[in-house]
Amino acid sequence: MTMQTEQIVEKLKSEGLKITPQRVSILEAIYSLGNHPTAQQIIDKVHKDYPNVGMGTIYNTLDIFIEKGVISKVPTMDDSTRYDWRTDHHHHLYNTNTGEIEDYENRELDRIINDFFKNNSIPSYTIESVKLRIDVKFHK
Amino acid sequence: MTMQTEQIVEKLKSEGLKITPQRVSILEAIYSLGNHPTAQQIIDKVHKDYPNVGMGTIYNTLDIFIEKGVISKVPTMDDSTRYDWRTDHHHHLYNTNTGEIEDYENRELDRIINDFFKNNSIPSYTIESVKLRIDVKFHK
DNA sequence: ATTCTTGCAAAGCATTTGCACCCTG
DNA sequence: CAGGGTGCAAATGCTTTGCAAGAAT
Repeated sequence: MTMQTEQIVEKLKSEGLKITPQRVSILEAIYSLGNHPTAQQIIDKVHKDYPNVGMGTIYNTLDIFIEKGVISKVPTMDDSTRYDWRTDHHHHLYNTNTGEIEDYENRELDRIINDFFKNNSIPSYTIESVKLRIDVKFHK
Repeated sequence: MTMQTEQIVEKLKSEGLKITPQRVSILEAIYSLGNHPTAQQIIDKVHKDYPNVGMGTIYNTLDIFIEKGVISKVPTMDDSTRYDWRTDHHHHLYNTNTGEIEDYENRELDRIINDFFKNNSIPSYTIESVKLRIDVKFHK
């Protein structure tokens, strides 16, 4: 998961984004934080290295990254947005004990679900994606 | 979906909640609005009949209803919370054209998914629920 | 009576915006 | 050098809170 700065620069360039230290550090922060950080966690992380990056800049940049498909948002019932460094297809485990969100993926499961909807299309709609929200708790 | 006031009163009583005109009207609003309203939509609806119900009261009451399992929250990536009059197991269709959220349910699908996780348990976790987020758009 | 609920207004957060300045390409 | 990016601070929007007054059991 730890990405080199060079790779990050390439990623931004490939989306036609100008390279700035702020953008690189924001994306670096998201990759290094890993598990679905909040905006505040990203801000704190960025500020460790670059204390005077405005939070407006960070919020704006996060929006730009999402628009360009560099990162994604995680659906929650919380008040604050959580971000995901991954943009590829995967599911999420919501730990109801801790509030943490983990990734989950399983090829067979995806095949099963795709098959199901191939045979059970939804009237007047085209399905763009099917993602599972799996609420879990620790075994007692 | 249109519930009689009497049924609403029973519902509240069964959860041990005191009956007040505010609570009844808030729950009535949620039932009549139907499709996953925002707090603001609920406030507007309630205010049509009872213009001087404070929004603080409405937000507090919504929280109480959720705590008691009378209604539920819908996970979104939006900034404002959306509520659901249903608390039973069902999935959601997210219309990417309009932002609307519809219910989706299918017994066979649930059976398939349950079977899958019966045979593919997740280490150290107990699964509480599995809900699908189905992103859809209108056919072109 | 007692305890819970309400209305109102102020406070709290998360996020957005305006604008002058600065930097990348 | 031109256009977009940035810092800062103020503004916005949604939700929560404090408290005195009111209502339900």
